[in-house]
Amino acid sequence: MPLGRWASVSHPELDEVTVDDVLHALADPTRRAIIRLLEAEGDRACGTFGLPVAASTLSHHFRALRKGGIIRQYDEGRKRMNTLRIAELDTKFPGLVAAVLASA
Amino acid sequence: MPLGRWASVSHPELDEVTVDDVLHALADPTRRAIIRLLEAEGDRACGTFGLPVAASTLSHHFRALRKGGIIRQYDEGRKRMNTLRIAELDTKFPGLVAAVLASA
DNA sequence: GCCTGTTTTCGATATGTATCGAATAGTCCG
DNA sequence: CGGACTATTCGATACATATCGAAAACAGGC
Repeated sequence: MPLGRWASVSHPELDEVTVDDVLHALADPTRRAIIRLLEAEGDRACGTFGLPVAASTLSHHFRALRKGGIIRQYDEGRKRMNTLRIAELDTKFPGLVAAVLASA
Repeated sequence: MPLGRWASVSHPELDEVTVDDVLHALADPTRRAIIRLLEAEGDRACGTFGLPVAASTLSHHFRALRKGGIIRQYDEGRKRMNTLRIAELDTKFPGLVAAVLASA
């Protein structure tokens, strides 16, 4: 029944991403930290962020970021990698993510 | 004891407005509708927005918008007027509000 | 096939907030 | 002052979410 926990995660099409989804994704400090790390140092596995939250909590944050069209995930061996989707998002919400990240 | 309910409302200094406050304020459709109306038609009294929510609910939204540094309120007779504070906010978070409003 | 490492799901808790109706309080006018 | 108008606060409800630890699922190596 619990069909594939790891079953390649679903990512929304840009059309399906609402401004509420994006704002919600950006409105959390932990999630912004994730974005900043990805931006500064490139793709990273979920377990390598060194943030002060439990792994299960991080997983929820990744879900929110996926829903907001901000990250995309792909599997590599037993690790799940995260990559930014901002360039793509920017065609729909120009400057939004940049404006938020600029606000240290 | 309940010292002045109407006692001129408090507005945060720009220094005290966090990016979380701003994003939170922007992350609600009703609040964005308020902002758009103010932007399109200028200052307005609280009771003149014609939005489908109770007056008490609107009051909470105004509080969130004040906290996010997005509006300022001033009293005129028995009405409380709302005015945008975006130009000011923009010096601290350049382009943020504009980017959100551009996302219809 | 079994163990190890990685991530997600589940169950539970605590907190935040959007919403309403009713009550309260300020302002103006007669 | 009393009444009408305007807006906020209070109390209650419903729902969302951030958080954790434990359990479950997948990939790789022995």
